[in-house]
Amino acid sequence: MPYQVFTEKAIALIASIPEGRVMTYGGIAAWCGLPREARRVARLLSNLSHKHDLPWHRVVNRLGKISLPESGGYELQKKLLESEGVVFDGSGRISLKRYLWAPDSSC
DNA sequence: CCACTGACTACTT
DNA sequence: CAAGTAGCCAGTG
Repeated sequence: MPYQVFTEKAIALIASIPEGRVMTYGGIAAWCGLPREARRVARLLSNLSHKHDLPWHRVVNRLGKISLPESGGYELQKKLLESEGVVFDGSGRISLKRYLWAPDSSC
């Protein structure tokens, strides 16, 4: 799968995440056929979130934690998720068991 | 072209 | 899933 195709798919997938749900970097990459490309998903968000109006805040790491540093938008993401009904525990973590989401249609 | 870096993950303590 | 280590891949200088 060409790089650009993956990029388009990943963007579409992220854009399709419903409110109150989250996905992991690796999960997005894997769903698009490239399980090792978690970092590429991260890079996409970093590069395109300001252009594509994507719900980047619905993407967290595999532990259900926000990967951004406090100086990089951590608080913003947390607020956005909380405003959608996502609850954080004492460690700034969310329950992937409850909030992790996967699309039902194929790619 | 080589080395470093990063919104990551998997495997071991 | 806490902390350390290694693998991955593309962007950057």
